[in-house]
Amino acid sequence: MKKEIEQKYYREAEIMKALAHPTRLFILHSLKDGEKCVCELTDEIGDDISTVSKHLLILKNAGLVEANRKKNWMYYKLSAPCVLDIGKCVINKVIKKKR
Amino acid sequence: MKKEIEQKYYREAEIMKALAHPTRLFILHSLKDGEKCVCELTDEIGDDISTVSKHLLILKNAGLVEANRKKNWMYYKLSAPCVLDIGKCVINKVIKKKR
DNA sequence: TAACTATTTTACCAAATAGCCAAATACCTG
DNA sequence: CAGGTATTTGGCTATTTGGTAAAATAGTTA
Repeated sequence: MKKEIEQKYYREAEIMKALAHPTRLFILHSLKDGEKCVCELTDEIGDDISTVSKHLLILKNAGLVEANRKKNWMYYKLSAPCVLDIGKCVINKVIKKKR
Repeated sequence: MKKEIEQKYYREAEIMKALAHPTRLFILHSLKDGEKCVCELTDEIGDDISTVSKHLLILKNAGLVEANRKKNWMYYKLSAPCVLDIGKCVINKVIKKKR
């Protein structure tokens, strides 16, 4: 595998890795109608807030969400809402096939 | 997070996990024009054949590729070619943003 | 059946990931 | 500045992942 190709797929894989966790997928979909603070997401998810915060960091590092602070609260929103359509085709085909 | 939702995203995350490795992304794109045997893919990739075989197993378990044997060779092909378009939008936006 | 080729599986190690708690930080408000 | 709320970070443990080499399996062909 050539170096350039390897790098291209490495970068793509990073994004996929960020998407490869149920909680993070949930967060993204939960943000579809606009920004939410960490505490809102934490309530919805039910994990420790530090866990949620770390998931958000992973999504942010992948470039999938953006953060901005308002007073005490940190609000997160989708940076590319089209992320919600990701793999729709594949997911439908493949999940149907499995059951 | 409700049980049903959790399960839905768990299943989706499994697919994303399968996509979350450079070698596996390379394999999928390498199969775009049709099936290939493990040895061809191994040549292209340059890893140990057992490593490539494991990546293929992961892709197969995720339902992304299908295998069929012809004589000594095991041929793999895409089960849903639309996997190649996965996250095109996100990848373009997000990767552009990063550099 | 025996020898051979291609692939998969097993055993093992190193590195990465996910989760929680506790401590640290950031910001607001009195 | 002191006290309070929201979030992030660090440290720890347990689990998962990715890689290799060696052994096992599947199928072909002499």
